[in-house]
Amino acid sequence: MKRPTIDDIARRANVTKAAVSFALNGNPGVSAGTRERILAIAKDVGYQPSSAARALSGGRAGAFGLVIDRPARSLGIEPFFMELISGMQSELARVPISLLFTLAEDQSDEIALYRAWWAQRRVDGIFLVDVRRADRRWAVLEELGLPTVVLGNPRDTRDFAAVWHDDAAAMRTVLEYLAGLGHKRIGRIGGLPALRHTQIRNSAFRSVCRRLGLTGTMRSGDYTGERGAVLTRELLAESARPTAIIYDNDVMAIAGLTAAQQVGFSVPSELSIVAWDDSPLCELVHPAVTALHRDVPGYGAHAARQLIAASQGKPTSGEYAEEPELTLRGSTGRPRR
Amino acid sequence: MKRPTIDDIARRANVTKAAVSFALNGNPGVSAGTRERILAIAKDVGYQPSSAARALSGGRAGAFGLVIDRPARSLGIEPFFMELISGMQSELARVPISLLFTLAEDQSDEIALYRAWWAQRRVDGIFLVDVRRADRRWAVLEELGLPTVVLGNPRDTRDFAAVWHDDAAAMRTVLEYLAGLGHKRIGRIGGLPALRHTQIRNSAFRSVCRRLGLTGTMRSGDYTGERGAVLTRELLAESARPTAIIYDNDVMAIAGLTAAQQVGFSVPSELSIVAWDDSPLCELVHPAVTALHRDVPGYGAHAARQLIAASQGKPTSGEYAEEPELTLRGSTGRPRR
DNA sequence: CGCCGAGACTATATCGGTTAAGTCATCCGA
DNA sequence: TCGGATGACTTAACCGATATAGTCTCGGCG
Repeated sequence: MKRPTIDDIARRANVTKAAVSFALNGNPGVSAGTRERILAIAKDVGYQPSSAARALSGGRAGAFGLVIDRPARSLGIEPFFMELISGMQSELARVPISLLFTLAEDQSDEIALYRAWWAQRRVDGIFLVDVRRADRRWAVLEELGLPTVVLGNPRDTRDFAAVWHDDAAAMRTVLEYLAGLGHKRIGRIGGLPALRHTQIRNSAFRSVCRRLGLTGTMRSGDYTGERGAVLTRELLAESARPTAIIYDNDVMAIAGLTAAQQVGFSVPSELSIVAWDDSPLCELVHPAVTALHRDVPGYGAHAARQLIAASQGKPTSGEYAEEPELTLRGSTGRPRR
Repeated sequence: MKRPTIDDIARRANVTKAAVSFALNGNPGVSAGTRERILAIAKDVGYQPSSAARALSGGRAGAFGLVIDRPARSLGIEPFFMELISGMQSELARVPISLLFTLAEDQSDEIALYRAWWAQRRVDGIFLVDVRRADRRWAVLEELGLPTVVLGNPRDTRDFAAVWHDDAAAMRTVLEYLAGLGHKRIGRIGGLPALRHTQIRNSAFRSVCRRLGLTGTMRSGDYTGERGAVLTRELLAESARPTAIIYDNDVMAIAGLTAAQQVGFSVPSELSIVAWDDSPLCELVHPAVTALHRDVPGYGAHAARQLIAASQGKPTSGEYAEEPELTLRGSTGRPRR
């Protein structure tokens, strides 16, 4: 099957392709009558401009890039990214811009990919996720001049637009809730310590515990169920064991729940459990897990809108800080005396 | 920052861009010495060809497309697709071809996307997943002439290359294993009935049960935990309730496990549980769930190799049928008398 | 009546590659 | 010693858009 080009339309309309281009892009230079005729023909033959030709001529690729460099094994079971992508695409589809999605081995890989995409003119912008301390990606993206929207705290984002959730506020909400139930000793099993949002949550955990007079104990996990289970057993083995544990993702929380039940702790009477990200997983187990719920597709959609603006050189419309909402389920309750 | 073009290299090497093109692509027309000089310069300036120019000139986009049209909610927690993508990319990265990944609302959406990608020359090939009965996508992809590799049973694939797992053989393995343990009444909670692989598993289930003299009961799920739990309770409420249930994915299996335990059935002594897809999820719960394990990244990598070949017009090297392997864990055992 | 300006198009350059066709110089064999 | 083949390039067309510079026509106005 032959794909119609701008020249085919020009021939059928008895004008040159320049006229067709004007008509299709709403530019002046054609009469209203001719424009309508051209539009009708284009619609009739199902014309869509070649993305390659457009990219070459217009200097824009019509695509954004998203790279994730966590191990695929831990990634797979995190609903977060699928929902994020789904939200991004709801916005990108109408432009239309497509999404190049790639998993990388490590940050060097990721950076190499950005350089390759840039040199090949494959993308007009980048969604940056999983901000790390001493993140080497900033410098590269700035050097390349690739428009970027950061999904993370704006304190780190330099000149890039940022979209984020207020993790510190959420931590406050959770701790106040647990303190209100009567918990005194609280554990936290965090995510990868190199990630910036882990650090933000860590420091919020520390400061809020101090303010509320709680005893906080922290461990660093890696989002896998294995580590979640191991660290949970570790915390429960302590002499002054916590009566509640906050996990940095749903997978670790569920693994922790299972591990706790297995060594004989009843949830929630002997141990309360809170997960940072909500997902259908949290309702899969018994008791269902209390979780911080975020509108992840909305988060992705917002990031997409920002990146569309940024890639067009428009000023990005400030930030976006929504506080995750605590969804109460069966895994939290008053601690047994 | 300025991106080097083929002309920049030509200038520096004192040749025309045609010579540079010959040198870079390994074509005859330049002497060995000149070729080396050009290659050195290209490497020095970090040259990478513009994908747009290449696409326009060469008529190939340098990208493959993958569309999934299950609801994002149920998709998110399935590790399957992330692992699949990760496997695909391990092969695509070396060509290099990038992957356009999109979630669609329904099959009409998906088809519209194929047409748009085709008209815009955005992709050179399609990975087709979730084959359905009376699938409308075949006709469209054939009409458009888009090279396609099907991840599914070759009986359905017409002229397209196929990569698949032998679901029927796997069903036989599972049922023989359960029968060997002494189970007589076996339940099955399948996936979406419209999906071809669900049908294949259904009919294998029926025929193997008949052959082994087992009583089989089937229900149709939708891969979500909710349905998995509901259907499990339904099966367990029957007078001649099954002593083992086979689920079509890990999420339903885990939900089923939780549901069964909640209504007082002990696993595995009163109910054995088998999940079709293995994932870290299966080890997250207690008891850990016996599952059919597939090398999903390998599956994706193989599909990618096939599609690369197909998009270059090479004959695709036949099919690939690997039998999923039954990984035994705590959720299966002899039924209590 | 003739000049000016605006509107409606056309002609053409351009983006950065690939590739067919053309131009030399060199070497080989009869 | 000369015709022809070969190698090493160059020239130029092409892919399908966008955008700028012309061209032509017509209407208005002094």
